[in-house]
Amino acid sequence: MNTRAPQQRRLKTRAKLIEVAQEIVAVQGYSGLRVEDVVDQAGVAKGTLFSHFKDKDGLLAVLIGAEVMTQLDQMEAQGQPNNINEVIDRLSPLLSFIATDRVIFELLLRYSGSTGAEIDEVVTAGLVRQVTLFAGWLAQLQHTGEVRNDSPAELLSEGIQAFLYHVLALWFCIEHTNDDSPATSLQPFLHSWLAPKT
Amino acid sequence: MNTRAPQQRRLKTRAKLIEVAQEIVAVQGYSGLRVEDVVDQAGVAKGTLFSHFKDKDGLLAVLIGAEVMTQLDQMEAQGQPNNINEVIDRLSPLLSFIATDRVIFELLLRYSGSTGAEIDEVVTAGLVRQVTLFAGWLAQLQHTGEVRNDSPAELLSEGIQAFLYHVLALWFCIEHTNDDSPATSLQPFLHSWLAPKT
DNA sequence: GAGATAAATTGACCGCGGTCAATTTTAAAA
DNA sequence: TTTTAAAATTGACCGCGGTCAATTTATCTC
Repeated sequence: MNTRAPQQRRLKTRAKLIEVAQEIVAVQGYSGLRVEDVVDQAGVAKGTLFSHFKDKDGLLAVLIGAEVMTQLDQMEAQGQPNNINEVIDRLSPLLSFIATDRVIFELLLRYSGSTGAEIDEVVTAGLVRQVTLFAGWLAQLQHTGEVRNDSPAELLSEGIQAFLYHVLALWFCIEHTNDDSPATSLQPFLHSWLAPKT
Repeated sequence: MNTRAPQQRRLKTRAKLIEVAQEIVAVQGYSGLRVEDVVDQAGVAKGTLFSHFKDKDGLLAVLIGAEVMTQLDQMEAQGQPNNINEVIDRLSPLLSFIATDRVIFELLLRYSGSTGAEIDEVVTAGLVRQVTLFAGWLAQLQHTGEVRNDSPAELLSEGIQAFLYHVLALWFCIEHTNDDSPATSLQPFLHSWLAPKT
């Protein structure tokens, strides 16, 4: 009747599934990922994948969560931004990554409200970390007067998220010339949001 | 080699499909809509549906578009709001409608960036109308000083959309007690966005 | 080592959206 | 009326995500 610890076999299988999935994504992109391909190349049955991950999104969440974490590392490495334009600069790579593939966007959107609970999901932890990081930046910029003081940094940070997803949603609706980036469209919103001129 | 006008037969079929779909939605909700059920009850083959609508979303867009239009009618009927809280009041029913079903949210999000082009889609027209309506309200409120003047009404209107979808995205991630509404969470964002106290 | 029991894996099967070559229906042209 | 070509419809078929009863494998107990 007792529950036992997971066996090494299970851990290996999980690792293999993720590894194979990453290889496929590297070639086909996230939209090109097929569950059947993953299990075939991993040498396991379909059911196995779904015993390791709730659904296909569960697997994707691991892959994308890892990528988001990397992006956040690079963001943090750049240090505290000194003004709003530098905030946008920090954001830009993450935006471009998400803009790569609608699948990423939809997954992040689905997980975007998982506040705190079930942080076992990497992607959730990533999103929480992101909001916290932004809030820290903003609090600092509030002190230097670059950012408005009348609203708490947490609210402003959440607002950035809102604009971020808004811009991305538009991004996926239109055709793109290669020389424009989603970060550009973000600019007017963030300036108005963080530094109103009233 | 000529192209001919559509026949009455086609119009009837299309109408029947929409009618049946609406009946099913009334009972099962949007998430409960199955293409197979629609074609069965409409007495046509599956392929027929896809010759009338690009995909299932195409059909949904018609149904949801119609509903959005109704909501906008009621919004307009209430007349110009006098302050931000009244703006939120006007928004509230639409929010609640979208909050009803994730399918609605995702569809509107997908079409949210269809600016102008292909207005043949009802839902696109609805979304354009919405932004225009908001912009009109805001321009008026800018004159009375209820809303900030440093940003164009169009930008502010788009920003409302962003917050609206943000709040809804969070809404679908958490459990709800029946006594809270998505409009409540919208409040702090809209006040900060439209009337900064700096 | 021989059961006993939980963990891990399997793969046939299902639901559902979407496709397309073939067929039927309509209406304009001869 | 017959011919002809476009319009409309058909339904067998496919792709792909997800399920679950059955089977195999590992680990614990005596």
